[in-house]
Amino acid sequence: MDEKYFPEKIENKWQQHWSETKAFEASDDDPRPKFYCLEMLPYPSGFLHMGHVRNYSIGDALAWYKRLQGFNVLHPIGWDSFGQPAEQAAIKRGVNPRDWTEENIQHMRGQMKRLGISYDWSREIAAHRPEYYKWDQWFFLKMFERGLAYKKKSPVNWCPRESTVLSNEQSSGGVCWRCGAAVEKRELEQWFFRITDYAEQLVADIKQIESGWPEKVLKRQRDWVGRSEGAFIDFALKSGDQKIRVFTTRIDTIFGATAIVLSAEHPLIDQLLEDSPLKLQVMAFAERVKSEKAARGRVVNEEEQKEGINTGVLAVNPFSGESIPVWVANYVLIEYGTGAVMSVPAHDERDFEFAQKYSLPVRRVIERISHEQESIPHDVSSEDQSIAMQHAFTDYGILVNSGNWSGKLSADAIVEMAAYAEASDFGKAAVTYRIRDWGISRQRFWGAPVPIVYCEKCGMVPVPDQDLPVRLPDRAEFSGSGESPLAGVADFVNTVCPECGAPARRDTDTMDTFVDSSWYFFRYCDPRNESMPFNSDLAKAWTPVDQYIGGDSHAVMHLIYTRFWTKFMRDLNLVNFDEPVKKLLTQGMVTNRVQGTDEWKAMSKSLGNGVDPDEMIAAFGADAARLFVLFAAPVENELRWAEAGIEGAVRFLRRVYTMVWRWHERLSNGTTEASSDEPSAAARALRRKTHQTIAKITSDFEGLHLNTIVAALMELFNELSAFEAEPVAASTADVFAVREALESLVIMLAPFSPHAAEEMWQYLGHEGGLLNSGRWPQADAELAKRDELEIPVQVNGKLRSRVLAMPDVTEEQLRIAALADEKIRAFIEGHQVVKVIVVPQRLVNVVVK
RNA sequence: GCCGGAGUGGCGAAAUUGGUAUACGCACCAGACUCAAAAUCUGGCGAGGUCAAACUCAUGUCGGUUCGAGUCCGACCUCCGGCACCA
Repeated sequence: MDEKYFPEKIENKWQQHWSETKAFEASDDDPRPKFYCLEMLPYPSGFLHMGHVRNYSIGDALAWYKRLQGFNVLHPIGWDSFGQPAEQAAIKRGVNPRDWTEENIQHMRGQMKRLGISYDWSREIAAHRPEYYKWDQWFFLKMFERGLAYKKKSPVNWCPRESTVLSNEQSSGGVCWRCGAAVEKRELEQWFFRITDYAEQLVADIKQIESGWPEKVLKRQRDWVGRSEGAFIDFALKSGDQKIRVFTTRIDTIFGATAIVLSAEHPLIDQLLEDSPLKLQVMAFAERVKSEKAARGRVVNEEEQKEGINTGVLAVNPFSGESIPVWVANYVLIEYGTGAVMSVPAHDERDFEFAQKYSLPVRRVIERISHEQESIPHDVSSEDQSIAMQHAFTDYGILVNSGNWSGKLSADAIVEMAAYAEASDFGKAAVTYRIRDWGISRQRFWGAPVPIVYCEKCGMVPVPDQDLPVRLPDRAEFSGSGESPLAGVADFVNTVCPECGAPARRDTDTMDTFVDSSWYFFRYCDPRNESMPFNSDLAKAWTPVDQYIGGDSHAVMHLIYTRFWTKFMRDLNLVNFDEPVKKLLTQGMVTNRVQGTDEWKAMSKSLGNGVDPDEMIAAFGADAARLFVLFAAPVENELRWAEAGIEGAVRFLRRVYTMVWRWHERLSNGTTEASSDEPSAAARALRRKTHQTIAKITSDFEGLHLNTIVAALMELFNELSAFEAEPVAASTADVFAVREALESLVIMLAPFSPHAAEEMWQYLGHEGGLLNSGRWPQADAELAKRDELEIPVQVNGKLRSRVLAMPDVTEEQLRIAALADEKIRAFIEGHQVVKVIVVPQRLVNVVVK
């Protein structure tokens, strides 16, 4: 043992010890209750950043806590190692993506070990290795078998900078999620996963996880799935037998429909206009809107005007029998609902704006329910209505000018009118979803190849299971042209048809890397399985994940895909539950000041405000870096980097360490049990603080309030320092109080600064390390009780004095004591005491006037 | 525009869910040690007021409920995030 605290020496020593003793390897046959603690697996960019450090420090604190409590903890790590940066490195610098990736993994693994994160390295996985992506392909084929993977030509999101397709989730807001380039639309033949088949479950099952997931993530998922209840309604054309189907959530407003508006991409436009003199004009308009949308990746921007054109065709409102014009406009989405809407200017902002521009009639059919007004609103002449309206009235209300339906409440009319439409065979109640199928084809080299072969005779043929994996070739030309680099590798492309043996070609696209990360944490349960993605008994034993920790940037990508994937695996009988993750923590960003400015932004190379974890470890030690990161802010808050703060963490560790040094000889031989000596008042106070601290920290761990745990550890340490400073006779009872406090402190410090905790634990006379000999301390409620209370006394709600009382003091005694208090008497003199409020154990408030 | 979340010392933040506001740390100030500095240790640290107290004010703003409000209710302001013509 050294008198001084040398973090580097201690950290090397214990990292080696943990590795040699396989301290963190989880056993599948451990009878103790399991706890699966998971952090989002990193992309191997080459370097850990402080965001990773924060993520893993949080996870490790929880993993240590659960281990010390006696759980069988699974705490694995792996690499999300397919993807864009490796390919960019190949294009720019001519390196081999595989070598580049493997080198990065090696370096980052070293960094994680230097941080001393307690991972079970025996379960490490990497997505780019054939033994892993084989199972991506296996899952693809299972989806294909069940019709959940399908290929179609469709407009897809195209990132022009990266020359590849993006999923809807990855092009949210019309920009590429990775590079920020404006996304274009392209018509391409693409693979999709039918996530829409699970749309209802993705919404409904939220109730299974809502207690454990942050509300903001659930909200985003609900919005993303976009469930909405409404009705389909068919508007027949005035002439001919065509019908236009619209979707509406406000069938109660249908008497106010003054037009039908089609998306420019609506497939019916062509037929509607067959004999129309306006055909050329309308078609030209539709083409222009389409090309504008393709350039922009979405329909009109908010600043831009809605534009439309009247087709001259009339449609009949099936409720009112009225004929209304059919328009084509740029603001109707083809992707949602039916690509056609009924335009109700009086009750929809967008339709109102459109109607203003083109002078379409505004017909009010819903009135506000007024509380002052007893009578039901009456139908009024249509002239009166349009004058009055400045904005659309979008609330629910009471129907007017709606034939037989007038006088009904919106909520009732919505149900009854849909039923009527269904009975009359021109519509039905329906639920639509905003979410669309997950496009997974990528024109990339560095991903899992789609296991499909194209044969002239047999068509599209799945690769048989026994031929998996379809291996990536060792090299390819990276032209950046937009076509998959695999298309240029003849050895890869040319194959034989698995069915007829004739020459055939492979699919040359690879899968979205979010496929890899949708199921990786199941693989940790059985990482070397060669015949299945994982053994389902092992998966059932370890999963669902008890606590998942990561950034909230994946709220609608990874976290929705993995929920979908789990439901699919459930349908394959691989798992027996609906939801993969019980509790989710979304940690805040680590930010740093951008040099020369007042702005705090996420650390990044390009901004030059990054902090290198290795430098922090070298300067302060991993224990101090981790302690600081967890102490500086609540885990879900932004964390602003402050080097002075980490120095404070070192100071604290050093002080604890030297205190252990001062006591270790006296403590390492003897006093292992509370002695029968009468402890001094100071010793009783120390024990009280110890047990209060244990109770507080244990409860704070359940809510992951890690910052207040560190504060509580510091308070306990301060109490120990104060005890040391007192001139106390070192009776065995007093020494025991110190032992109890110090040992508790050291054990509870382990989740934050495990190396230092191990070292100190050893100095305190324990062999074999914390995991073998240390147990999370138990709070004794009796010892934690105060033996004297200081009760604040208020007069009219203002603090005026304090009285001392025994814990078992009665309300009446407190009342008397408060009124007898000298200061209080001065305040009530000359006033009349109206009443005295006594909160047992807490406070007295004297009300006077 | 719509939907969330948040506003507490110079700073990061606490506050057992309506009961002593500012725990813990950082920074700062003073003292001890030192020839000196650093490190370390001790003390101080919301604002006003005072030799010191007493006392007054203070949790974004304004109102309300209550014996009592950082916490509950209403209106507003500011900041941060998400979504953005989803019918």
